[in-house]
Amino acid sequence: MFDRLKTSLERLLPLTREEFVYFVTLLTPRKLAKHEYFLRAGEVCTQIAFINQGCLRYYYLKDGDEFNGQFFFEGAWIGDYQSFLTGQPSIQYFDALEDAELLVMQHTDLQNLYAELPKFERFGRVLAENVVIGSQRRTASLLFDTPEERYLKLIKERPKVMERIPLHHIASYLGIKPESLSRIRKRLAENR
Amino acid sequence: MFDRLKTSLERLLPLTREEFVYFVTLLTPRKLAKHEYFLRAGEVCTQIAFINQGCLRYYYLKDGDEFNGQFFFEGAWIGDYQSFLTGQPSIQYFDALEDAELLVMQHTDLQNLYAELPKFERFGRVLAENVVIGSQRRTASLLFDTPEERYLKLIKERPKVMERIPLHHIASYLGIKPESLSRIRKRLAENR
DNA sequence: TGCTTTTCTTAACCCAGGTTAAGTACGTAC
DNA sequence: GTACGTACTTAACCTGGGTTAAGAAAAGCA
Repeated sequence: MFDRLKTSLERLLPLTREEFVYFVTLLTPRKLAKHEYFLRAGEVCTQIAFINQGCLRYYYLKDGDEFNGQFFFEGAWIGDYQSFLTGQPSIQYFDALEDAELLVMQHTDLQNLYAELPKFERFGRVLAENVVIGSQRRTASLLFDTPEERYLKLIKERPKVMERIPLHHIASYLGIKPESLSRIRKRLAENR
Repeated sequence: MFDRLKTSLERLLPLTREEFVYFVTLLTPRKLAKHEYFLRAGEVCTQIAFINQGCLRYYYLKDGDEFNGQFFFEGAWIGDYQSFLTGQPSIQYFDALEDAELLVMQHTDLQNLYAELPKFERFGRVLAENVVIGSQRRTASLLFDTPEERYLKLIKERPKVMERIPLHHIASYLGIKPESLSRIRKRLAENR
């Protein structure tokens, strides 16, 4: 149940057995069926979750269209930073793209953890830092790569996404419509 | 010299006089003339800096074209997170758009600070968290706003950018060419 | 002051992605 | 097995940003 979490945590900071156990007592397991929501826009994000199994995404809704922000797999932490940190309503939807098992931590418990064991501030810092790196890479790619280049990078750098995520979701992640992704795929197939 | 820094730090965490003084001893003032570089792509980012006066940007270079990632003004901290944290060479250029005064902190000094005064882990965490929020907002906007919408939001939300940054840099920040920004501005002027 | 450089705009043409609409393939529930 | 929904593709037409080239306006600077 907690093997994956342990491996993941230990990469961030060394923990004694007691500290890990304490951390685990703050977590609540939760199952999500495919298409079920972890968070909806308009709600305040009061919890973060470790993905023990399955796959989730977050997306934005604008004029009735979904825009995929990111895909998450086993070992990732999810939550809307903006909302979680500021207490403002989220503008993101998190839902499961496959049946999923989560380990959920409440905002208040995390704040208490920071207060009681300041060592875990490092956990929070490193987590945030990793999100920064990912988010900046994504921004850069949206800024100066063409959709075709983004598609090729995705194939190369995140094969798991290509294997487990439907193409129309990938199109949305790339910032284009499914029809355009089909066009790009055709173009690439012909020019090989 | 350190007034702005003090105000800025105190918003993150309460400090004793001694702690603040200690923090300040880790900082080195540095002046940058307009167009001078704080960091170039290919270098490892071994320092972060507080902007005491002036304005900087970071940009990416692709096929000879500059793509503005972000603009920074007084009170902001700058540095390439990706490079600073991983020790990998940066792919960003930081340069001054106006003459600037910085307060520079070395990577090793920051790490020592974390070790000696764990309380400052919070400083690092909150800083990273704020960067996450900014970066995710930018990603979202690039993903689902049109260039025209991004331009209108910029006028509304960051008037300082409009006042102090040349339009061709703003175009690059919006993900379009200067000619297209001119077109958008004309369109908006006519349709009012 | 006059000269150069930078900044900004305009216009004509091109093209990748959006839109609309239709069709195919596959899975699954009944 | 059939019917339905989901996923994916194709094609015709449209549109907004890119490209190229030129010129106007403002800012530096000698």
